[in-house]
Amino acid sequence: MSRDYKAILNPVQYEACVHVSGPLLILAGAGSGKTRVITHRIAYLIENAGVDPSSILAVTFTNKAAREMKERVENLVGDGARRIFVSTFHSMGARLLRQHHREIGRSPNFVIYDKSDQEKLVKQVLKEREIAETAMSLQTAMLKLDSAKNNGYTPEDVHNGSRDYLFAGVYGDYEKKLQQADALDFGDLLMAFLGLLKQHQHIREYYQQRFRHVLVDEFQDTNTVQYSILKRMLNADRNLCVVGDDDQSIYRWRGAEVGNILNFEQDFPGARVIKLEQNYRSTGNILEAAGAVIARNSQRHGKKLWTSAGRGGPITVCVAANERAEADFIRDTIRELMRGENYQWSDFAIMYRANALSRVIEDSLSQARMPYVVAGGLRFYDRKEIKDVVAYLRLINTPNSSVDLERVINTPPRGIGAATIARLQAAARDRDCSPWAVLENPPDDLGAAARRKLGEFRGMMTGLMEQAKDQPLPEMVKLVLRQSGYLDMLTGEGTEEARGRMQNLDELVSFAAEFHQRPEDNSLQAFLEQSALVSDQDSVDLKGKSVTLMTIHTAKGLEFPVVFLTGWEEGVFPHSRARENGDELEEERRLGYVGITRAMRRLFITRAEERTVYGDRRPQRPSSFLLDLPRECVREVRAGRFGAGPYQQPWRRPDDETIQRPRYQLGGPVRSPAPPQPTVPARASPPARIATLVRDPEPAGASINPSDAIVHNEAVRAGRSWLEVYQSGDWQKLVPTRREEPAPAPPLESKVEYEPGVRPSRAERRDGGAWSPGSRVRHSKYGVGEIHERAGEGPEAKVKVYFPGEGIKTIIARFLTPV
DNA sequence: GGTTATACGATTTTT
DNA sequence: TCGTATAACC
Repeated sequence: MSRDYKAILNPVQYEACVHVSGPLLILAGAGSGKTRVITHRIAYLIENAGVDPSSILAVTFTNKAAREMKERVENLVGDGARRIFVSTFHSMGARLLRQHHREIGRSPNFVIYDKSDQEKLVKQVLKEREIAETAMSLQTAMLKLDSAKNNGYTPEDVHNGSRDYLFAGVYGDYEKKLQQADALDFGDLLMAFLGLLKQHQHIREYYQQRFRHVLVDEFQDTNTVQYSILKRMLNADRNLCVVGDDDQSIYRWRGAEVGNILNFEQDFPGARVIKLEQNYRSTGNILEAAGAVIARNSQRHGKKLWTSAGRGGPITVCVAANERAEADFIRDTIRELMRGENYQWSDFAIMYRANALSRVIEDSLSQARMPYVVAGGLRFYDRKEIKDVVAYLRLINTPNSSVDLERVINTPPRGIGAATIARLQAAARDRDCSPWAVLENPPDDLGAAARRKLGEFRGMMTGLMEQAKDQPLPEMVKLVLRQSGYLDMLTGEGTEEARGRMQNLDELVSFAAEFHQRPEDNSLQAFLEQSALVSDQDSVDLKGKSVTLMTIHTAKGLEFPVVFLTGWEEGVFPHSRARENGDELEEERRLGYVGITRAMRRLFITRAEERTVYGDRRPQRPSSFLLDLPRECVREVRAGRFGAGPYQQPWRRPDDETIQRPRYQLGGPVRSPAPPQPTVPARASPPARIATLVRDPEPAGASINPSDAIVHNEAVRAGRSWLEVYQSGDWQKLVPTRREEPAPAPPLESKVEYEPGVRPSRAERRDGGAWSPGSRVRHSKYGVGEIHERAGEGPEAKVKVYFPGEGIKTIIARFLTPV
């Protein structure tokens, strides 16, 4: 059976496909048929070069990519493809490390710790070492830990190398805690794997002999440790094929080392380099725009995408008055395209730099009743209730896991408080063992009650561990739910929220049932490993009939007929944090490149002239990336109502010198922007009716007649919601049980005016400038009072307030609520 | 030992 | 603005 590869592939793709031995670097531009080349190359190796499938190793970054690769190769070569070892770096590491658990001082059941688990351990270490926040914050410690592990540095390396003794100590303690907890973190799955390859010749040789051909996808995203692993697994034949795109390297901040792909030829002399530059995805205009943006980067191999298709329609750049208008523009455009051309909802994607930008867009889409899904956000396995129950399961599987023990020991509440837990931890430290081991033999400084409760907890857990041995997975989960009291706790709450949590737990049970049915390893161990190593990229579902909202990072590897890129403003995109650092700016530009190249037919880039950032309204300047777009590819539109003022052209040709010239000249005319006019809701007077409150049943001690109470606002905090209700001149908080559909909010009314030169304080801006003399305010302690005068400027505006019975008090405005 | 007030901080997140 | 971590409180 011979396949006509020449007919299926273009000449360059063909070359890459039939290169059998020796190092090969495939620089695969966006949309250049990369997956096609990889899968056909594997097929070629098996069918034409006589390579045994089981001697091929293909490494990807996501489970999804691994799954897809396997499927597609299977479609080409049939069942033989099953013997190819397709895996992510991390699951490969986990698998090997379980086999060699003794060498790394773990049980075969070791647990995998994620970032939040790591954080808990690091926090403990910082506390134990009495390191002040100012000396090293948790955040700094985590950053250093991450970078050490990405580069393969041990605590000793840090100590001797960078001489950061403080951190080296923290790192050492952390490692010890990990070991005591019978845990490995994500970094260890790679680092310890590398350690085994380095230290044990037989392990190294086993892999070198077993895998004659190694293939790596998304090579631009590999970190130092991953690259070292690859090098050590190679035998003298050096059959390493790496595929990637330096222009799409967007995970530098996660440790990805672009240098790996940039210097590949130096590392592997004689390596063949093939550039896939023909693009089969996008129109000419889109490619040209992408090329113009990325051309400004200096650190790159240099590729120029081309297409045999036409230019296509122009790229639309939309300048909107504010983020609201931006969102409405997107909504309207989608509606229009849905009406006219032959599109379906899932053809549209809206991409942004940061998750926070999705909110306004969601509001607009849901108001228009358009179906949409937000990719990413809170992962299923990150939900509290899921984490809780999974922690029980992890504890059953790995009793020494301290993070899990501490998570569940008082969830649901068992009267085991912070003090008792602290004693448990202290004892564990003294005895150099895990907290679980301490439970067997509790320390003396515990009271009788605490001792009893700990005993009960331990009894419950050992009971679960006993029963776990001979129960199928879904039954186990149910057992945990019942015996831990978790289900009772939720039932007892009886809230809407608790019901939602129960639904999620039902879903977890279904997951477990599904997992139990699978032909491969369906143990608890395997289930937990899967839950630790899944991501939301694995579950971006494009078959759904909805518009997709996501960050550009999440969009990497995907394509859509119509793409909207939002928030192209200085500080938003490129992000303000990237401004000083040239490397980071280059990464932002690559991100822009990734975003643009997701589009197949139509691309819309939007920006707002004014946007609320962290609660502050700010005028926004156009993104410098807009200046790079070739003018002839672009059409500009404006959306929303704009205030007065001259309009600036958002972009010029990149070679146009006018953009380099300073905007202002000494002695020349300037105009300062008008100071922002604060507009505030008049909350002191009864607001317009938004919804009528209906309560059922009447809560105890209620003093409100539901029928005439007016709901002003629904507040949601910490997962709970309540209504702010205005009645008889007073504000109250109520927990709603039933309410009518909210009507649109009434227009806001301006109240306070500022003299020229006087800026409202942060507090005033936040609370709507209600701090003028005469306003009535409420203080948590002193009750309702009247503002006497303002006492000072600045971000913490103070006011003197007269409280009946208390006299005049000076109070920071932030601590007052308008009445 | 659990609830409530206040302080604080805030990209991106393949495993 | 909004969500969370910590301190202060009962």
